[in-house]
Order: sequence, then structure tokens, then C-alpha cells
Amino acid sequence: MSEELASRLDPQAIEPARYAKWQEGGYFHVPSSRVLEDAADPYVIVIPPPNVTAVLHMGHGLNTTIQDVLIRWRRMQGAAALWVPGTDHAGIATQNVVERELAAKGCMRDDLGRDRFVTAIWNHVHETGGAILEQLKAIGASCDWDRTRFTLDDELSRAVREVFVHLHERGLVYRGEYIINWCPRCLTALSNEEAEGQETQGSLWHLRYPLPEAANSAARAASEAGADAIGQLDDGRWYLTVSTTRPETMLGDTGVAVNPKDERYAPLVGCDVELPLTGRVIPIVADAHVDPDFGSGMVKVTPAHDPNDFDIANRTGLEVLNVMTPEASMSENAPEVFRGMDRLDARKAVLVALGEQGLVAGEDAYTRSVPHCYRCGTVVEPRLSLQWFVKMKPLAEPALRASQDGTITFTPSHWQRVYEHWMENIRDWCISRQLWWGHRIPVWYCACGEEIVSREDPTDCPKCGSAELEQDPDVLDTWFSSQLWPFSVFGWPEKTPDVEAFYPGNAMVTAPEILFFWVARMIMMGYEFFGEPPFTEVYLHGTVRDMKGRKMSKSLGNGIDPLEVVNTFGADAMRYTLVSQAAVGTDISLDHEDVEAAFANGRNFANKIWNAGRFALLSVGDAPVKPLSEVEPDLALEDRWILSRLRDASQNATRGLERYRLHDVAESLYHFFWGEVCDWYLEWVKARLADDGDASSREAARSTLVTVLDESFRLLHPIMPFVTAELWSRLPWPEGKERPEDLIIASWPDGADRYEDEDAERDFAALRELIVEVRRLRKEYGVAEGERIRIHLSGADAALVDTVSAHLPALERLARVNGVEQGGSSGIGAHAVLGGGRELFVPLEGVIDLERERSRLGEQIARLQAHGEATAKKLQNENFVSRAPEDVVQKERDKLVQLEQQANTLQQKLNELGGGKS
RNA sequence: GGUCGCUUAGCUCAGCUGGUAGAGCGCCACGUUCACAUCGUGGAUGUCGCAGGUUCAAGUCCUGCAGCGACCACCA
Repeated sequence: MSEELASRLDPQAIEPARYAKWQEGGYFHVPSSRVLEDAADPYVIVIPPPNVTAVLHMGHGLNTTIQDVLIRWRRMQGAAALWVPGTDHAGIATQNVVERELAAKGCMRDDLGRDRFVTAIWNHVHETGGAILEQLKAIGASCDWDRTRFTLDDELSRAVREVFVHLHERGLVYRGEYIINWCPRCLTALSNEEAEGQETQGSLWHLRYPLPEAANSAARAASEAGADAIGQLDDGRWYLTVSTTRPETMLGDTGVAVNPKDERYAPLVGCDVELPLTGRVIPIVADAHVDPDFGSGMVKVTPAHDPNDFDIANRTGLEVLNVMTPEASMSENAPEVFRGMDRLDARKAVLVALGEQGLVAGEDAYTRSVPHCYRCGTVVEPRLSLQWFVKMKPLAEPALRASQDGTITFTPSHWQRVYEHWMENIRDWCISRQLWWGHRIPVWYCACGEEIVSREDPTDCPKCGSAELEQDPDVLDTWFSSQLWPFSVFGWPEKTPDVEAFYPGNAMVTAPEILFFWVARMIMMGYEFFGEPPFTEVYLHGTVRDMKGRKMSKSLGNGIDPLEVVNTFGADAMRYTLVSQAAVGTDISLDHEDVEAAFANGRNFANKIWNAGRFALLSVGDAPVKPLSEVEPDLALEDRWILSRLRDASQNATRGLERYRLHDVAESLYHFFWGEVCDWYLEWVKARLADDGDASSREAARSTLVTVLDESFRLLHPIMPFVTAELWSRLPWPEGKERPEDLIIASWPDGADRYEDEDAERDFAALRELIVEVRRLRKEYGVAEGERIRIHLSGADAALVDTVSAHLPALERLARVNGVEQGGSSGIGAHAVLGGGRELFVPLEGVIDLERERSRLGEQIARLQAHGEATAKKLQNENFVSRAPEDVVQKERDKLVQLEQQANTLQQKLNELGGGKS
């Protein structure tokens, strides 16, 4: 006999120990030989590697749980289910963390120098990094920890180099001077994806640029042609008007552009204009990009600080003048008074200076999307600089096709269009970062001008032989290495058995936020290096939010610590709660102010499972259990019923998992286990399990119960691995049946080995309905708990009376019924209409409140009649009868007959009780 | 500006291929004879955002509107 189990589930008492057992058993580890030699089907998921310094939050909790459910399920199905864990070096994020730490000590990264700073980060990573992986274990993540990887591992760094050099050889990596997104705080370039637009209230200022005398006639002509933007200052000088949201950039203007088709300004094209505050004179050019209908139709052109203006300059030959420093203060190219000013201070100063000269024509409120750094939130500055880029169009083509032809599927499916839209409009990717933490760009420069792009560190220049080579100081975007994750973790570019066995993988489970950052790029890389995608199913789950719909975050203080939840309610409780709420395509909302309420459902369910198991173990005892096949002839109705339901539950679960409808799976298993196994089956067989019962009946119940629990635990295991494994390990086992070491590797019950027992389902459902009705009537009429009652049954199904008679002991316990008769529903009592044309009458002489019963019957009759009329009307409708499917019509006909019959019976009853016609 | 999503019980949300609405939590009543009070039994609660349309039949499909939200975008 197993030791006494506590009446409450104590997750802390079982979860850590069980996890340790799994690790010792090596169940998480999948060697390539399982695929290559044993021919097992691989099922591979690579984890979205969390930032190495990240602290676990509920989003990780959700992401991890979903992946673990899938992995555990596939593992039970017999697949070589491999889940590869690891962490990401997270370039900017990690560097920022360490910079902040240093800053607290009054130290800047430049004080340390590159080598010592990088060492400091490594120290930090070694000290605190990877803690998140330990935290994942508390949730129950069954990752193959032997394969834990870090994007800066030597092997993975080799992959990064191989890819960079390969793409360079293909002409897809290039270096050039372009406008990029620049974070003046992080002091690095960002990709387009890393610059997050935020709607910002700002102003659109209208500025006047004076025209030199030489342009007077042209200006007058333009003005007369109806150009409102042209006018005369107080001193008689002509001016033109341009608009901007960033007035400080005017200091870097090198021209003014108009649309070549804009006839208003045609005379001015080719003229010069005076740029205020600078003493410079800049030309007016024509460029098709200018929209004549926006603002004045004249655009100030600042090639060094605006991507469009940069393009205009390239087309029209305007100069490029960078007036800002990397920190986004005004540089030495700006007039002296503004030098050193921060861009926002300069903005004000420029407006004041222009205002003094009467050159500010006005200001309109203006809301626009302003790009912010995704790591520090600073407003990103468009900046001209020399960077490395990847040419994306050729890489995107196969990745786009994969989505279009269904090779890759998205769940929920609407992400497919988002993905395709991005692929279709893909822009080149700026991959160089002016950081120190990351993969250094494998390019060396020689004084002779030679540029060496190499897989190995070169020792000397192949052209001039000089050993004085300087490596490019920049590192690669952290996502450059992340995109290789599905194969770099397996040792690529080496031809390893792991690559052969585990690439490509199957599913990618992640949040939609990184669809472009990561998912899309992994797919492109998969095609580039393998000709096939790294996975074929992309499951994008929702975001965890608080009750106000805000994303949980540290800064808002509205987060829930998953570890706290695990400690107080258990990993099983958390997993169930998350999965049951994670309907496809929806976010999850949890109350951070009432964590107990948020996870009560999961905790209660885990406890319910625990207690059901506890009861079953006590009732079944230690004696050997016979296999179900041996007790088959002794199976009672309730046994056959629950076994049939078990089959249904298995099939539902399997189908749900296949379609990523995890929330349906969780919910249907919940209702099966709690609502059917616990509420009905266990209650029903209590008596049979008692020692004093009939021996063969007891054996049949024991076998059934063990089978039901065995398979229920298997079905629940992917979602709630701990409590199920714990109980399962204590389950008595049928003689002669081989028992797996642990539930984690037990086979998945798909229900195929069971048959559906329609008779049992029907009969049991009838009994169940009867019991519920009797209970309801007892309550309604206030029949005392201890009082036994006789019931009368009538209606279409006479056989039911026999069935009920045969199960009187159960009815006695569950509904306090001590006898059943057919028909004879006369006299005073409670009357209920059951489904299937059956009626229930409970004689309650002396108990019943006649007045109340009359009105009750009246209401019930009215309801039945209304329903009947609606049904009759439907059946009178020619169109319905002729067009609806036959079975639907027949169903309606049956319904009508039944309703009329029931109404009649009740009316009769009402008459007997002396009630009037309803 | 474009694209997409959401609006269902007091709260948080399900409802896949159209056939008179569901869960969890909360609420009300009763109940601690031994699996579980993190429980049991029973109960109440919704003109499924608004207006049209398709259909025999619409929460479920179509159109428009309103409110909320997300993503994308080089209109200064």
C-alpha cells in the first residue's frame, strides 16, 4: 500500500522531485541515433531563446507551457520529440544592462575600453545569465538540457560567420552609406523593425525661406499663378514656405524641392533660395517624390537626416550635409550658435531665431508616428552613415512562396497575410551595430585599401602582404544570429548527425511581436541554406495582459511572477490556467491584483485530480488488478459508459492538439475528468468498490477505474505533468501488462483501441437525466435529505423502467430513490418532462405546495407550447421542408410530436390538480 | 493613409464547417455519513455593439456605421 496521501495537493512536495526524476531518467534527451538508427519520427521544436539576462515573466510561462504540451504529447506518441533550449546574447539589451550597472559605479564603457567591457559583460552573463533556463524547469519544461545553446557559443559563432561570408559572396551583403535609424542613446544603428513607431502629438511648422532678388520675377510669377506659399516679407523680399515637424533639420537643408508637374512653382525651379540662420544659399529642384497637395507643395530637403530627402539628393545632385553628432546634438556643420545643442533644444532655438526674423509662418498641431528605439525608448534619428546591409528581396522570394503555396501554415491563419505583406514589401536589412557585445563583423581592412571578408581571421593582406589589418569594429544585429538558430544549434555548418536528424523541425511557437524580427528571417535562412524551411507550422500565441488590457511589464508593475505562482499554486495549476485561457488568436488576461483568483481554477482542478486519484488508490487497494479484457463480461452499465466516454475524450484531445486548439483540449479534459469521471463514475461505483460487495462486480469496477485513471492521466499529462505522473506512478497495474517507467513516456491513448458503446451512452444519459431531475424536484419541493421517494416513469421508452430498476441501488444513493414504477402518474406530486418523450412523476403527498405546483405546471406548459408553435411554424414553411437536409427536418418533426405530447400530459396533470386551463 | 482584429451573462472570455447560446470566476439557496469546502447538490443571469442584406434558418456569411485595439506605411 502506498503511503498516506495528503488530502490537499501540495505541489512543492511532488513537483521538484518528479522533475529531478525525469532528468535523471534522461527522458528529455533525444540523441540523433533515435532518428538515424532507430528510425523514430523526429518532432522538433527549437525554443525562442530568451535573452540571456532575462527574468522569467508570464509571457515566457505561456510560451513554455504551449511548447511543453506539444513536446510531451508527441513524445508520448512515440516520436523522437526534441525541444532544444538556449539563450540569446541579445546585443543591445544585454549591453545596456551592463552599461547601467557600470554607470551606477560612475563608469562608462569607454573608460574600460572594448576588451575589458566585453569581459565585464561575459562576467555578468556567467554570473546571472541563463538563470531563466533554470526557471523554465520549475514550470516543467521538458527541454533537452544537454543541448542548451547560447548564440555566442563558438559553434554558433562559426555559423554566423559562414552565413555572413556566404551572403557576401552571393552579393547579398553589402556596405554602403545610407540613411539608417540611429539611436542617439545606444549610439548604434537599428534595423527598420527595431525602430518602433509611436503615435506622437507634435507640430507641423511652416517656415519661410527668403528668395534672392534674382528670383523676384519668378516668385512674382509663381505668386500670380496662385501659389499661396509664395509671398513677400515686410521688407519686400519674396519668400517661399516649407513645412517640417523637425525644424532643427533645416540647418542641414541643401535644397528645396517641388514636383516637376507642379505648374505653380515651375518658374522657380533652378532658382536659389536663402537658407536662414546659415548664410547658405541652396537651389530649388524638381523631384517627382514631392506631393503637390501636401502643405505648400514645397519640401525642404535635408539629405543627411531624412531617407526621402536622401533619395531626392541622389536624384538631383544636391549636397549632403550632416549637422548632427551621433548623440543627436548639433554638430560643427551647424551654425556656431547652435553647436552642441541637443536636437530638441536646437529645435526651440531655431524656431525662436526664425521667429525673430519673421520667418515662422505658423504652427499646426500634428500627430504622426515617431520611431523609438525598441530597447531604450529614445526617439530614433534618421542618420546618414556607413553600414552593412543584407539585400533581402532574393531571400524573401522562396519564403514568400512557402506561405502562398501552403508549405508553411500559420495559426491563427490571419498572420499569413501579415507575413506575406511584409515579405512582399521587404526592405534591405541594416545588420551592423555600433556595439561591442555580439558577433563582430568578419571583415578586415588593410591600409592598402583591401577589404577582406573571411571565415577565418586573416593574418595578412592577400594584396599587399601587410599584417596591419583592422577588423571592422561593428558587431552584427543580434537577430542575425537568431535567424540561424534552427540549424546553428545542431552544429551547422558542419555536417553533423544532428543536422541530418533534426533539420528541418516541425513547429515554431512564439509571440506575434517577433514575426518579422525572427520567424520570417529564420524561414529565409532555411531556404537559403537548406532549400527548405526550418519548420512548417507557425503557432503564434497571444500576449499576457492585466485586467485593463495592458501588457504585463516590469515598468508598469502589473506583472505576475510565474515562480511565485508555481510556489503557491503549483506548475500544474499555472499551466492549466494558461492553456485553458489561450484560445487560438486571443490574448490572456490575468488579474495581477488577485493572483489567487487568477489561478484558482487551475489549482482547484489539480487538487481535484489529486483527490480523485487519492480516493481511487484507497478504494482499489494494492491487490493486483485484472486486465479489462478479463472482466469484460462483468462490466456494468456505468463501466461501459465511462469507457465509451474515455474514448471520446481521447479522440477529442488528439484532434484538438493536432489543430493547436489547446484551450479546447484543456477544457474538454476538465469537463470529462471532473464532470464525468469524478461527479458520476466515481460516485456511482463507490458501493461496488467497497469490500463487502459482489466480488466479480468489484473486480470489474477496479479494472475499469484503473483503466480510466490510467488513460485520463495520460491525456492530462501534457498539460498537467506533475500531479498526473505522481498519481500514475502509484496506480496498481493490471497483471501481465508492461508498465512504462514513467508516465512521461507512456503511450498516448488515441482512443482507437476502444469501441464506442452507444447503448451504454444512451442508457446512462437517461439515468443521469433522471437523477438530476429527481434532485431538482426534491430541492424545489423541499423534500428532506433523508426521505426516500418512489418515482413514476412513463413515456415512449418503456425499457427505461427496467434499466432504472436495475440500478436502484445507485439511484438510492444519488437521488434517494427507493422504487420505480411505470406510468401511474396520478395523484399529487412533482412532475418533470424529460427528453425523449419521457416523463417523471414523483408522488409527494403531503409535501407538495399545490398552488405552487399549479403555477409551475402552467409556466412549463406555456413554454412547451411556445416552443411547439415555433416548431410547427417552421414545419409549415414549404421552403424549410423542401430545402433543409432531411435529418434536420425529421428532427424538427420529432421535436414537435414530443412537445405536443409533453404539453398534453402536463395539461392533464394540471387538470387533475384542479388548475384551470393555461 | 493601408491592412487586420475585437464588440456574447456582473467580470475575463469560448463558440471550428450557419439549425432558437456556453465555460471559469463571481452571485443565491441548501449541505460537512469517511476522495476533495481548493468540495457537493440545486439555482438565477444575455433584445450575442447598431442598421441593413443573403438564407427555409445568422452570434455564426455579406455590406455599412459606431466604439476599442493591433500592425504596416518615405507625405515633408
